Amino acid sequence: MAEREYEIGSAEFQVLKALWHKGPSTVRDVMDHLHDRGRRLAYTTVQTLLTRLEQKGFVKSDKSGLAFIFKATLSRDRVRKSRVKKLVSQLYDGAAAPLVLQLIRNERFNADEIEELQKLIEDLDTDTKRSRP
Amino acid sequence: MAEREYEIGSAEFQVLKALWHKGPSTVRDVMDHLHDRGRRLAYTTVQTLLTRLEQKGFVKSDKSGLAFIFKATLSRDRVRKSRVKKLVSQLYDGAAAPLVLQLIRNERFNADEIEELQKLIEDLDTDTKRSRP
DNA sequence: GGATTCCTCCGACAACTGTAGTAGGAGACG
DNA sequence: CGTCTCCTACTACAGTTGTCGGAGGAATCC
Repeated sequence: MAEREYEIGSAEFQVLKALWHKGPSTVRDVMDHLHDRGRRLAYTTVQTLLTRLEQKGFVKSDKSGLAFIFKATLSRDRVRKSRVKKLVSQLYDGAAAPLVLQLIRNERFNADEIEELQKLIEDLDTDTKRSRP
Repeated sequence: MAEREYEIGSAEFQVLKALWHKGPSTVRDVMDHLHDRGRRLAYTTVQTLLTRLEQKGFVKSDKSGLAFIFKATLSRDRVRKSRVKKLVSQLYDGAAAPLVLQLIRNERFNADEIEELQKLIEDLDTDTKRSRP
């Protein structure tokens, strides 16, 4: 009943990201992918990580062919949202604005991104004004 | 010589935040602060956490009076920056813009914040235009 | 059909984390 | 002075995480 408390270790997380990248994969697929990114892990290590992720409910496995196929049940988007929320609550006292400001000050954006941002901000502004005429 | 690889456990992190809040503090100060926020830990637990943070170099202690005074050597700002950077690189392929967009879409801002944002965005825009006339 | 190659299952183990108890010293207090 | 209180030092211990090796079954290859 209680909301699943999720904790993903950093090695486990890399495996999860591999699944996001490659889609449903075997242990070997994941291992190869990690090797390609310079992450050298033993086959059984990857297997263990996948198994643990499955125990935690973040991955499902399914044996149709020779080897198990693992698939993420937790989407990148969900993780993004929850990580951002956690970050904001832990380091910004729950207020997103300072984080946004920090990002805008410290990061570089290209013209398209800026335009997109402007549009969004304008909408925000309009909404605000409309709700207190 | 190598850059310190920092990993702070979640209980340790709460202790560090207590130090940010209260400034240099004794074990007891930190414990009381945590108790106030509903985090009930034994005195010695807090002590252990502070000691570990010190071993990792995130905290300095100094015995002038009766009890040790602990002080964070790692600022909230540094942690903010490094966490944000990690978040962006791990979940947004290194591109900050999608994160900013997500934040603007999903979070609420008040009028002042919006104004502040607008100013910043306008400046960004001007700079971009100026650099490609 | 035996050797080779993969895969899964288990077990292992060290480091790190969360959490706390005990021992013993030093001040404070009646 | 004896007792209470608070502090530090040390030890402990279970759970989690990173990492992997070996045993044994199935598929493949010559």
